[in-house]
Amino acid sequence: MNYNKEIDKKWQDFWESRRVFNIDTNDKTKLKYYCLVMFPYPSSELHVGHARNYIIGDAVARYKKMQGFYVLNPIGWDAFGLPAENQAIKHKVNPREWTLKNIKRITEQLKSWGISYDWEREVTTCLPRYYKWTQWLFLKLYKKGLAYKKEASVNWCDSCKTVLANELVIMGKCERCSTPVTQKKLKQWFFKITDYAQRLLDDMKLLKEWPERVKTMQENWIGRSEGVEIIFPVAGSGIKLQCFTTRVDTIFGATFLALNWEHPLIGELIKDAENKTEIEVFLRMVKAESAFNTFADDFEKKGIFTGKFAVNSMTGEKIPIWIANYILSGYGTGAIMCVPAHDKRDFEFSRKYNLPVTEVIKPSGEVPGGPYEGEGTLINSRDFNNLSSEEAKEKIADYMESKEIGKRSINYKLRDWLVSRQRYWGAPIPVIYCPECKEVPVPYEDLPVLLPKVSEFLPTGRSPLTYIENFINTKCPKCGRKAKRETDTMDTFVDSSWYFLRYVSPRNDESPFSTDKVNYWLPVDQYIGGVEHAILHLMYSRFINKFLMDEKLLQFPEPFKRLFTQGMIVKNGAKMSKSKGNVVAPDYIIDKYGADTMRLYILFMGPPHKDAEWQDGSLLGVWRFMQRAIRLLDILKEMPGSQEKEELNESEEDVIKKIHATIKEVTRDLEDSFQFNTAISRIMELVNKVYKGINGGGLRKQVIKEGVEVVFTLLAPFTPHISEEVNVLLGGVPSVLDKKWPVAEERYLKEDSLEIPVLINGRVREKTVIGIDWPEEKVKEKALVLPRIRELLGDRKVKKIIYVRNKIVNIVA
RNA sequence: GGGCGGGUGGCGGAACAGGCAGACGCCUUGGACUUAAAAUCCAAUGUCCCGAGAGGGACGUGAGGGUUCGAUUCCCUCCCCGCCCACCA
Repeated sequence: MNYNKEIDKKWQDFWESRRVFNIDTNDKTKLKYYCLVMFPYPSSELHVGHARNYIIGDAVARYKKMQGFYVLNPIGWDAFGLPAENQAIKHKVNPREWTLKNIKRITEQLKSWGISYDWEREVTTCLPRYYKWTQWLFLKLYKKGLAYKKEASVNWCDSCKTVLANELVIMGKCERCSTPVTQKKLKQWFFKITDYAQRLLDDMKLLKEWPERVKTMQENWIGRSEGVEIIFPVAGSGIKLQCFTTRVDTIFGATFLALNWEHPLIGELIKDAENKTEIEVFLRMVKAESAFNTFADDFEKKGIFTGKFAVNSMTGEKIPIWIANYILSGYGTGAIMCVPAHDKRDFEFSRKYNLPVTEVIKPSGEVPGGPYEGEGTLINSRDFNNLSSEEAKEKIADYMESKEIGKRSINYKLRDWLVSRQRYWGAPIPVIYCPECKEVPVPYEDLPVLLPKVSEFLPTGRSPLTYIENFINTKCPKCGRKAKRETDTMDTFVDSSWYFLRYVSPRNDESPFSTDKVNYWLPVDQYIGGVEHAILHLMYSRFINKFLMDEKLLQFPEPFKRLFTQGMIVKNGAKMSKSKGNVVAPDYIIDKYGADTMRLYILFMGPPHKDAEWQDGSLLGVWRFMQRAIRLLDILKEMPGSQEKEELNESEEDVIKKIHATIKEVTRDLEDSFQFNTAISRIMELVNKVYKGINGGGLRKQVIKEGVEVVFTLLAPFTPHISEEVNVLLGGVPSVLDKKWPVAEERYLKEDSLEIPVLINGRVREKTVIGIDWPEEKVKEKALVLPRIRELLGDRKVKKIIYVRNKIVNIVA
């Protein structure tokens, strides 16, 4: 027999016509398993780099199905977003048609790889049936005050003509097109994810089966820090400045304050300043530079004195107030107390502007050069001298709270989620503006707010929707007067923050998901995707999940129980991309070697959580292995003799033992972690062993048959097509997935003797065969009388013999 | 600057719990089959040294040190590579 693409086709048709992967009912007596891969963005056809994600997911889903689980393995499309719109601008194609065309193509691809999706549950975020519920989600958040509009200085990409969320600004540049980002004030919609900051942090302890790395990234992103917000009255005015610090123990070393250029009190501070004009020039300059300068490596700290002084309430001293370009506006209060003796940045600034430096922390050990930023013992701190930093933080905070000159406070780096996009290809934000009633949410019964057809896609900085008269002009749902629609659309991360809930009831038009089904299937047992989504997508999904739980629409605090982040497939050391010309297209491979070869190679190429280099030669090796395994069937067919069970000879027993050892190890590799690579190599070893047995001449039909059967059953999650074919050829009933996953029999796992190395002073010198679990003395005796050992020992005195049971003998001489 | 990974043959990578380093695959070489080639099968394949040969020896998991009878694995110091975050007070 030969493996070829006809076999692929045959079984793909079989699965589809028998609806093998379609799950109709919730048989609650069966254990469920929800296997989810991050759904693709349909921007172009898939290459082998993309394939890894889906193939890993499929191997897991099929394996779990063979384990007897009731497996949900769905797929869908993250179909809104910029690339479709950019295509529209560049090539004048309709984003919807372009997207749907890509979906069609990728669907073909996934089907040709034999991925076991339940296609009847397909979800597409750009279709009204889906985005109706994205809009519903917006309204739910709105009603709870968690979706709000505010004017904000936002990141603006002049090339994409759009607002960018902070997380899409990389080193001051647009993530997509690398244009330097500038600042612009606009009224924008936000989701109040900051309300959930603490819970997102606390519940991380529930995510025991997430990679540590991802959890750390999220923790850093939330960025909780505890400290004190100190009040600094401004001398000679009624103004009070608030400064957040995590190092209140250094308060006696605060020699100046620094404000961000957008600090709301600047106007009042400088209104009668002598150098007011100079300051205003400085403010304008800093503002202009702010967008990208702060990210430059050679960023230069700059500042200007406001002419005003603040009172340090701990000392009564007056310290100058500066405006500085290195102070962040969005974090804390936008004003800080500066302690140049114990903060590198403040130190740098104090050097430049000749500001005083007072040491207040004495390090316990040696002092390296520069400002000391660690903790230590307080000096020059009046009543608090000689306290440790740790004690001082508490005592000073207590003191400040009692005198009402400061209070304990917690700050997070996490900001609210900006969801507005001045773009066409997204879900319209369901809000109407009425001259009388102001901001009015679209009533639930009027959803969806349909995205109208648009023919012109001019990147003007306004959504193309602003030009569609019959979209904008509507009636106020409250008073019925003429009103206008919101023209912003939602960030695509909103679409993807809940799609995994939609899969349980994709055709439910009454609600986003059926509660009983969602509580049965969720949380997702295994989520698989790239690390690039470690922060945003996963954080947003967790947030939305928690919100929906608060709304009593579901009963689990976390959506994804277990997370696996796979590594990239690279070629010539680089990520595959069209521009680099190193893309490996799957079609050719499938055509020539079949889907199973590609699947098996992708799983074999290395540990799936690590990056792996695509090598054509190794693909051929996998192909050879498959052919070799298949050839066993021909050997079997041509072999004389019956398949009756008979007493096993020695070589046969060897093979049987190997079969059971392989079952055990492969199962362990799949169960503990996703060690497909080692699982496959063990199956290869088994095939090699069977060949050795055949060439040795001692193997009869029944043993070979058992070997082949086990090989292809164990391979079934990886090479489903050929495994189905072999199963039938061996007299089985399809589908092979209904076959029980093999279980190793204990009696074949036991050996009664084994060879162990004999070492002298830690070096292997000889090997010897011992009985399993022989008493220690017996083994030692045997080792010492071995001729070679005696020869090597010579006259030397044996000091000690170490025996590790069934492992090793080491003679120390 | 901070955080997280990682460094093992010519290559991709194994080694569960401190116990035979290099499984499995690729590449390469030799042999068989063949008119020939491909395919297939068999065998060799970490480096260096001794030996005609069978065989034997030394070295070897980024570098150096430590613990141990024994270290890729544990501890300390350092170097290099990758990714993520980055003036968060």
